[in-house]
Amino acid sequence: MIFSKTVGYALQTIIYFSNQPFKKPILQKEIANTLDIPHHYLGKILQPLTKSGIVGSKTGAFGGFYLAKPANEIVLCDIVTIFEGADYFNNCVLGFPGCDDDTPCPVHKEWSSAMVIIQRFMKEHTVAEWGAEIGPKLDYIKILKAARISKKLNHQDN
Amino acid sequence: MIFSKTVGYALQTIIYFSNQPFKKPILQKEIANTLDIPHHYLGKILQPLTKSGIVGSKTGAFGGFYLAKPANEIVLCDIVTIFEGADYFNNCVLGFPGCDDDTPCPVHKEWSSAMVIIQRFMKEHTVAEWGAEIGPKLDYIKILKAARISKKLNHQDN
DNA sequence: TTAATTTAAGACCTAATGGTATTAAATAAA
DNA sequence: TTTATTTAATACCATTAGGTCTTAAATTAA
Repeated sequence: MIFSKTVGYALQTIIYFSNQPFKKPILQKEIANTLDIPHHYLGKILQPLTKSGIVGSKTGAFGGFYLAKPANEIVLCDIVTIFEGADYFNNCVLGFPGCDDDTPCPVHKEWSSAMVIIQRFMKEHTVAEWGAEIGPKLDYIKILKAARISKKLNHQDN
Repeated sequence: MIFSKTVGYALQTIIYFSNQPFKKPILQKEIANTLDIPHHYLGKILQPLTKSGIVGSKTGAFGGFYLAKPANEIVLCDIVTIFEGADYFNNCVLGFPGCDDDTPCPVHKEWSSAMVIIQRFMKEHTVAEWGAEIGPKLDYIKILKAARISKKLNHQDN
C-alpha cells in the first residue's frame, strides 16, 4: 500500500464524517466500530486531525468528533500532509537525500512528471465528492469484519 | 517517501550496476561505500535480488555481485515487486481490504486511473536508461556523506 | 593444503509503526 | 453537587523495518 495504515484510517474517517450532519458530534467508538478501526488507535489518529483544525471535538456527554471545516474545503492531500509531511510526494524515489531540480537523481525529471498526476488528484478532489458514496459501502465493511471475526474463531479451533 | 528505504537502496544499486561492465563482479562493500548504504544491510537487500535472478553473485576471492540480466530488460517495477509485492500499486488508497473493481471504495475509480500513470512509468522505463546518468552523480553522494559525517562529529562535540 | 577473500545465512539489536489500557479532565444532566 | 459520559493525554506492549555482527561456506591463488 502506498500510504501507512494511519493515513488510510484517517482518510476513511474524514470521508465518513462528510456524509454525516455537519458539526454533529459522533462518538469515536461509533466511528471505530463502523469503519472497523481499533478504537483507541483511532483516538490517537483523531488528535492531530483535531489540532490541524479539520476536525472538531467536544468532550463529555453528548460529545464526539465532527468536521470543523466544510467537506468541500478539505482535499485528500490535507490529510496526507498532516501525517506524512508536506514533502511526501516530492521526495526522491531512489531515496537520495540531496535530490532536487538542481542536483537531480537519474530518475528525477521523469519521476516528478509522473508524480504531478497523483499530486493533482490529491489536491483537486475534495472530500465532499466522496462522502455521499461511502454510506452504502459501509455494509461491506461490516461483512468483511464479520468474516474476519469468524475466521479468527476458526483459527482458534485448530 | 513513497517507497521504503529498502526499495530505494535496491533501485540505487541496480541502476549503479547498469553503469558497470556487464557481469563483472563488484564487491558488496564497494557498492555500499559508493552509495552510502550500510553494507551489511545491503547484503540483506542483495539476497532477494539474487534469488530473483536479476542479480548474480560469486563467492570467494575476486567474487562479488553483478547484473545477471541485461539492464535494458529490467524495469523499475521489477525491483519494487520483489520487495513490496505485485499488488503494491493496486491496493486501495483508503486501506479497505475488500476494495476492487466490483466493490470499489468511494475513491477507487479515480485513484486507479491516476495510479495507471505511475505504474506505466515503472513498467516502461528500463534501468539501462538511467545507468549512464548515475556515474557523474556519485560525486554528490560522496559530498553528502562527508557532510553527514562532519555534522555527526559536530553533534558529538556538543 | 593452506590462507585469504568474499558471499550466505542467521542471530541479534534499535527505532518506528501499529495497537492497547489507564487515568485525567471536560461536559451535561439529574 | 454528583454521576455518567466522552475526549485528552500518556504510558505501555507487539510487530515490522532498518541496521549490526558473527559464523559458515564457497572460491581463488599461493
